[in-house]
Amino acid sequence: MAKSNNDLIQEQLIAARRNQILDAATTIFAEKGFHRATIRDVAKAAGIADGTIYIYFENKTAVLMGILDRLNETDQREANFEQSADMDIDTFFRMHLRQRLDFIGPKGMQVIQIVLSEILVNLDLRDLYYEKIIGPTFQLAERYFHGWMDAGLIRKFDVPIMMRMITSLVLGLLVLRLLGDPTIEEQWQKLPDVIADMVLYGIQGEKS
Amino acid sequence: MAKSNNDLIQEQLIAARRNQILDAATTIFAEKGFHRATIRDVAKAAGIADGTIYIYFENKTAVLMGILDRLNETDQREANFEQSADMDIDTFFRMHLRQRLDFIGPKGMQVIQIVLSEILVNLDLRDLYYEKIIGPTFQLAERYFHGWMDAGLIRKFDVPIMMRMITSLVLGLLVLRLLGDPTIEEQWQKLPDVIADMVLYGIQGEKS
Amino acid sequence: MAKSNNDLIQEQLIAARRNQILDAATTIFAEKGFHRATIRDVAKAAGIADGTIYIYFENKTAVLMGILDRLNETDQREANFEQSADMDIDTFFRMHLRQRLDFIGPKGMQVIQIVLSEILVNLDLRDLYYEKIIGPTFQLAERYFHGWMDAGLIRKFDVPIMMRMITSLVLGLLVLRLLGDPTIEEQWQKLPDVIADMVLYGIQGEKS
Amino acid sequence: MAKSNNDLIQEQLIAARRNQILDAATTIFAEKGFHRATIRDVAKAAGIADGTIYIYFENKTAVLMGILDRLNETDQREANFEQSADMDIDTFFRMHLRQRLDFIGPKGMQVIQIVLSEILVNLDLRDLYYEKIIGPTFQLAERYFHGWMDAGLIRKFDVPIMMRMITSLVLGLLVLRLLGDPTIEEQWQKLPDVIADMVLYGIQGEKS
DNA sequence: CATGAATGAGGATTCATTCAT
DNA sequence: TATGAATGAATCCTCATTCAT
Repeated sequence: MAKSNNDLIQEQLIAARRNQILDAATTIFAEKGFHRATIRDVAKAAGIADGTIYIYFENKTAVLMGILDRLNETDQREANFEQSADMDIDTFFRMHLRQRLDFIGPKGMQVIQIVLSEILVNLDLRDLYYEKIIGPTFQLAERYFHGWMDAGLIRKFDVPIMMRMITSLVLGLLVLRLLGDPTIEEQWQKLPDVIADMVLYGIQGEKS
Repeated sequence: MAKSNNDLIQEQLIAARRNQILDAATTIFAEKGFHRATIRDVAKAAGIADGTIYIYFENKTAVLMGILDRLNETDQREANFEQSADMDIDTFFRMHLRQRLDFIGPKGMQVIQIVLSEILVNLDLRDLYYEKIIGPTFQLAERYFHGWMDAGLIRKFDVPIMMRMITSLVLGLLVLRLLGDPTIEEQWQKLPDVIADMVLYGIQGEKS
Repeated sequence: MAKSNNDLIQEQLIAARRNQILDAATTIFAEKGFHRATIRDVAKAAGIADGTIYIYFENKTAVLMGILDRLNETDQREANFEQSADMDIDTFFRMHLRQRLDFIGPKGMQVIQIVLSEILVNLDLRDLYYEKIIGPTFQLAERYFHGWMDAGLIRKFDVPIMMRMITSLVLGLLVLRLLGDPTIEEQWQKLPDVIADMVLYGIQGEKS
Repeated sequence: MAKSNNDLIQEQLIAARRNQILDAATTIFAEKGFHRATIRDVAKAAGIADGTIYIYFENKTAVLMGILDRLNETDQREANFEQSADMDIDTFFRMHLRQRLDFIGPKGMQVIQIVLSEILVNLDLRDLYYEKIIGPTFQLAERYFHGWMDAGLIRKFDVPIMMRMITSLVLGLLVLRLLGDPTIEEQWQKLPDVIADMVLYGIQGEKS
């Protein structure tokens, strides 16, 4: 028991140190980019020595992967379309968008910034990420859309494409914000409603 | 006169060499990323010596800027909303989207890949780019939307946000394609119509 | 008295630990070489923690010196030409060689490997070793050879050189074995006789 | 033709630079040992920049291999037992030994020092070296000994072992000299005769 | 202009050593 | 004593940039 207890504490210490490093790395990588950032930068930001990082991560790339892994975990935890059962689409949509966008805090934006920047020019990472995150998410979402469509709640559409368009809309807004667009930043809170509005009714539709 | 003639030829030669280098750099940067790619890689791809690049560009960053500048020029050339006068919005929209998306050839995708990747983690570049490209484009577009709205062709909306959503939709689709989504790639030709359809009528709207 | 007793036990414990470390170090150093081997390698092989080594040895070099010191001690213990009094040279020679070669077990080979490798490129160690081991051994041996020569048992020769040649022969055979020569390894048991035969009679001499 | 000429000059320049680096490395490696010596040390000794070494050698290990390769080439050039046809063994032996020992200049000693030191604790290098140098040399020599033995010029002996003993004698003397034995160093010029004398007649044999 | 050898600053990584527990 | 996490100096190697030819 005593040993198991010690092991547990050990694990927690290790996890804490890893998180400490990943937090620092996230900030630094987002600021300077993965390549311009040095291990020393990260170490300094984490308040530890250069070498210490290599106790917890095999190399610089492994730190990046660590950031990506944390994103995965969070994403998995978030992927809950469950509560949709008894809402109308409009409500569900707004709620879901609000959840997603609210959830992405400043730290989340940094992570997206880093990951996206690197994924765009790193084939291995791209494939890995698509397989582990994007693909599964689409598969999950697809089922919901089919359900709604079969129920006649939304008009007939090519589901995979429709889904991708909605995703793209959100993704594009994220990118636009990352590019520093002030309008998006100011209106961030209103976006869920606006997005839902547009997605559901288009720019010509009645409502609003 | 002879000299002026020579100068002209000179200029063309220089422009040709610069483009040769930028073409090579675009391919290489897209493949490996700006930082992982070496000047030697680019020189080899361009079929010239390392040092030659420094005759045409001050440094590696200047090559990146060169790629960005060519994007600007092309963009400027494309920014023609002019012919909208006598079309209905639906037609105009589809046409405009088709133009934009068609125009982005494989080379264009590479450029976006490079620029986006770097812009995300380079504050200077980001500001520069926003000022020179994104900002002006929005300003231009804004006028058109106001025109349509005043004419009652589209419903009342917060124009800056609406515009940004449409832009985000296209931007997001580009990113999704760059991330390797096969569905988007296969359906690329159909996108202008699908986008227009969704933007105009939403997923609940009538039409098809 | 009790304290003295404890001290004794203490000393033995310390000696045991030191030997445990030196044994591990010998194996590891022989495998990877002194420089490629890390303290962690040695600690792991000894089944202890990195830091523990520094309780028993000042630094990595001191571990190497420890190995060398054990070699010295063994060598000193072995340097017994004493029993020569009543044998003829032939018998004495074979016996002495057999003793020396037999004595060098696998562990001994490893030690020679390590020490020789390092001595060759470490001036301080070289001088130290020459002073403490090689020089004294030659001085001791020289007396015997002079005795035999004066007694007419061997022909007139430049004693220091002759001695060095015999030593070189044995040393050379050790090195050749360390270099992995399979013939030497297979015939190791026969070497004392063959060496004696050649040293005493040459390759042209009568006998066998 | 002009091109072929340029290529030739290029090759010579490259070879010259490589040799310049290898010369410097030989001195430095012999002084400090391969591992203690830094690339900077070698570069400084060669009067060039650190990075330049990497134009001519893939990495530090490749420099070591370059030294080893030059040794090989020299060795191959030296392996001429040819002129033995018309001499008696005694003369041939002395001549051959003189050739070998004379040939090993100060540079040669350094090379042996480096190579031996590293080979002793580097399995890969050891195998490589045995295959490429030691093995072939023994095979070549074996034929000569068999010839002499069949002709009755030397007494019956286990040829592989005899050869190895003679080799060991020379090798051992080299090592002893490398270990700093002053006697060996002073008498180096006389060694061929003394060795031949002992090898041929033993320490008990007649002659002198 | 074009070349590509040379440069050397910069950065990732290793590992001997220390020290709080 | 024993531990092993933390340290940071040391070193290999890369690559943007220069410049003599």
